[in-house]
Amino acid sequence: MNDVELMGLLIDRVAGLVRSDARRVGAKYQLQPVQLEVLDYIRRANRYSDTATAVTEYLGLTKGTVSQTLKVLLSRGYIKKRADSDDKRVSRLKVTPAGLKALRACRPSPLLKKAGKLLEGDELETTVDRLSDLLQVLQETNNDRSFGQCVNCVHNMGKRGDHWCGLTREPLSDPETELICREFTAREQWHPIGKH
Amino acid sequence: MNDVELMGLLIDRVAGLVRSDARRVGAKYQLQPVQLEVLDYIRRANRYSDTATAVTEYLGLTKGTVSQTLKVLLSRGYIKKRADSDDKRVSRLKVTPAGLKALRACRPSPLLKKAGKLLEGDELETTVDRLSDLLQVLQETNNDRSFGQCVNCVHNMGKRGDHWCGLTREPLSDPETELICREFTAREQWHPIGKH
DNA sequence: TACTTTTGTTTGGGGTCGATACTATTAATT
DNA sequence: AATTAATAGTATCGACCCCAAACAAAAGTA
Repeated sequence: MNDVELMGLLIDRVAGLVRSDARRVGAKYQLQPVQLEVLDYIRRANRYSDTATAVTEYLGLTKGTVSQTLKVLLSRGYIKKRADSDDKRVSRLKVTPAGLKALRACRPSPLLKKAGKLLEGDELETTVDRLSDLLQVLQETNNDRSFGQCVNCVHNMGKRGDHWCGLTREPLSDPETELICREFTAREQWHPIGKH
Repeated sequence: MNDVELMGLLIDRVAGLVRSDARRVGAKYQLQPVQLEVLDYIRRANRYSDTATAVTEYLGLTKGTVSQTLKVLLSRGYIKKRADSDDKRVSRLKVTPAGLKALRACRPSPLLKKAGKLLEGDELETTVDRLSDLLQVLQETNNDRSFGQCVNCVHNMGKRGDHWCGLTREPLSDPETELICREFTAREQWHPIGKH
C-alpha cells in the first residue's frame, strides 16, 4: 500500500467518524451534516462569496442539491436570503442568530473536542497545517478555484486598517479579510485558514 | 476560531472533495463511496475482523445500514459470504476478484492521485503520519476499540516468521500481521497503518 | 430452563445527491 | 436592437444512505 492510498483511507475513516458524530449531535437541531457545513460556510463567506453558486463550488455538490439544502435551512429559519442589488438572478445568504446558535452547539462535534484534548504537544497544530496544505492542493486540482482568506490572497492590497481588493477595487475592513472568498488566489507565502 | 474547530472544518472539506470524486469514479462500477469503504475494509480485515459487526464498528454506522450495504455488494458479486464454523450467527465476508478489480479501479480516486503528486518533499508522508495519529485517537475516543495491524498490537507475540496472537493464542502468518484487527490494542511505540 | 446478550435481517421514513428539465436574468454576438 | 449563449437558481425524479425499531436465531449465563 503506497502513501496516497493510505492517505485516502485515513481521510475517509477520520471523516467518517467525525461525520457520524456530527449526525448524532446535529439531530437535536434537526440539522444534517451537510446542512451544518453549508451553515458554516455561509457564516465564513465574504460578500463576494455568499451565494448559492459559491456554496456549490465550495462543497463540490451540484446546484440542485445545494438549492434543496438551502430551502430546508430557510424554512427552519437558520439562514436568510435577500436579493442582490445589481444582479436580479442572485440571492445573498446570511446565517440568522438561530443558525449561529445551532452551529455553535454542534460544531466542533464532541468527538473532535475530546480528541483534540488527547493530541499531545504541537500535534494538533501540525495536523491543522498538513490538512490546510492538503485542502489547498485538492481545491486547486479539483476546480481551479481554491477559496481562502483575503489575508493570504494576492489580490489583497494595503495593510492592516487599510486593506482593499485589487480585483474588485473595493476596500476591505480588517474583519472582512478573515472571511473566505471564492476569488481567492494564494500567495507564495501564506498562512493556514483561520490562523489569524 | 481555535485549532479544533479549524481541524474539524478541514477534515470535513478535504473529505467532502475526496468523497465527491469517489462518487464520480465509483459510478462506473455502480459503487457508492460507502460501498467502496466497506469493500476496502473487508479486504484489509484479518480473520477475527471479517464480519458484519466488525464493519459496523469500523465505519461507525448502524448494523442495519451495514447489513443493507452488504446485501447490495453481495448481489453485485463484489463480496462473498460463508458461514462461520463455530458460531452459526456470524458470516465471514470476503472480497471477490471482481470486487478487488473494482476497488483497484476506484481507489485512490483520481483527485487524490493528482493531489499526491503535487505535495512536495515529505509532505505526503507527514500528512499520513498526522492522520494516522488522529484516527487512532478518534477511534479510541469513540468506541474504545481502535482497529490496527498486528504489527503494532500488544497482543502480537514472537517475531518475523513466527508470530502469534496472545489473545486468541493462535499463530499468525507474516502477511496476516499486516491486516487490521478489531481486537487491536496499540503498543507504546507503533508504526502508522500500512507503513510495513 | 429461563434470562440476557450478541449477531444479523427487515422495514419504514427522512434525507442526500446527481441528472434532467425548466425559468429568469445577464452577457455576448451579430 | 435582436438574437444567442451563458449564468443563477428552482423543481422533480429516482437511486441510495442512514437510523430507529422490531424481529429472529444462536450463544452465553444464572
